[in-house]
Amino acid sequence: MTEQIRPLPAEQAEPRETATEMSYRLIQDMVISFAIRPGERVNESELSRRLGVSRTPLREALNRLASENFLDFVPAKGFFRKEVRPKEIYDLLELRIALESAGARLAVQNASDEDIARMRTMAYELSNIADLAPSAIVPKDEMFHETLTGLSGNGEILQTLRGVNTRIRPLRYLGIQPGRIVAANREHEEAYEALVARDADRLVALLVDNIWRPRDEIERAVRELYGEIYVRGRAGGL
Amino acid sequence: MTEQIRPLPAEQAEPRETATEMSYRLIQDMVISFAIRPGERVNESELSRRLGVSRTPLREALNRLASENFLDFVPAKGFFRKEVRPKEIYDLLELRIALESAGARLAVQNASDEDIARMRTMAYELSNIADLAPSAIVPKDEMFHETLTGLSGNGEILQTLRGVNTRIRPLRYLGIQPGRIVAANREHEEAYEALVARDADRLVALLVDNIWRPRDEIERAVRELYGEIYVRGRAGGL
DNA sequence: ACACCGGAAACTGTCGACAGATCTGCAAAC
DNA sequence: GTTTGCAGATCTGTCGACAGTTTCCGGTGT
Repeated sequence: MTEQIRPLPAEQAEPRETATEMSYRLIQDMVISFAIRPGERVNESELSRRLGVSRTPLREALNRLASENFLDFVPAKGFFRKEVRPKEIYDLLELRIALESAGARLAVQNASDEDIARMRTMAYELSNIADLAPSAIVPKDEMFHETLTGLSGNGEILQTLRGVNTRIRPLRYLGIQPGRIVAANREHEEAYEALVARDADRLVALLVDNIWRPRDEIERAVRELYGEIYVRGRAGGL
Repeated sequence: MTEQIRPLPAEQAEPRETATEMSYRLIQDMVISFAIRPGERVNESELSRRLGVSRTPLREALNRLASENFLDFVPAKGFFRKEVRPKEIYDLLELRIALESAGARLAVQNASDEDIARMRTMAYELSNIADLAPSAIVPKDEMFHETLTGLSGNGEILQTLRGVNTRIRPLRYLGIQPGRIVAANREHEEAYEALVARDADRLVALLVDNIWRPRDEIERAVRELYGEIYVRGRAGGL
């Protein structure tokens, strides 16, 4: 290729990542990886020092994360990582079912045969990774579900699902049990076949099973996380 | 009223509204009321002057609104009110159906008879307001749907629905046609009856009808809003 | 031992300022 | 007449600072 004089297509001129965006990304990672623990207060001064930015962009990132329900915000007190309550996890799983079910029915109705064919690789790839670490499986599993939901053509459902998946991601890492992975992955194959056959009811049934099954594992994980403390019966509230 | 010495019950010490929260509320109102028009850029300096706050809390509010999809954010360019695309409205209506359907089924399963009885007034109140202005009807209609969804006991579904409703609220004001209101309100009565009878399938069917019907009205409203311009066939994108 | 109180320390909420990027409009060149 | 280039004006991104709260801690009184 010859020398380019013009700076670049100009449109996509490598928009240098802003301090707010970097903070957003890093803090979200800290939440997902439990580097900030449930209930913990976020010390703005200390965190801004660690990230090498001032408090202004840091707080902009914190506000975004709060409105996306990763953090709680209490005026004059600050930002806190949300507690992990079993009730909230259940609610998120139910929401995920609602989103993926609706998405799947729309996908059966709207997706082209070419779009569907493109998922084949992904579906079968998920059959042969049962011995990989959760950190390798979870992203692929999420990708499968999100791609399927994306075939609905409905960007709002997809975006909402992405938010839900990000919020339950830390629990998924804790909740995965080797024994269950094989079954879950078989279901991905079956789901793909149901999609090819445009069998919406069967597709939805498979997705519901696939999403609901980890429920017990997740409850166990939450209990371990809190050292049995949460059993005090609180299920309501924030 | 006599002089109060004690500041207040202390617990609920009237947490004075913060500049960020006030900005958030006012800007959201400006979006809903079209005081900021689709595609329009938000001038931070001017807006901060008008709201009487500095740019710091203003930008925190803008970041929240951006992550809730009321605004688009382009680095180094600023915040813009989102364009109103028919495709996005359709997607939001489909999402609303997914959320309310799931919520309704859970409500049939979880709600106590007392909870349901408490909705009676609301359902029948909606039968006798067909001649009121949209500004009076829309909140009551939203309240009915959100209360019903709340009976599911699932806070995540409810919160997501609230966000969706807020985003389509400006369109609902534009999209209401007197003729349709009567039918919609009869459906509220019928929905209530279906809930009492714990007939999930019928309840969901009624809700779907109720949500989908305004579709054409909304398309008309969007076309008027854009003066026929949007017909150029763009349906994808942002 | 324990509850209460007061001052110091730490932290949040907000501001004004500045640097760099972007936009605007005019003038020169073709 | 249209395009190009440039300089001034405008706007965003980020910073450090300050005021008002909240939290912490030790002392005091019972």
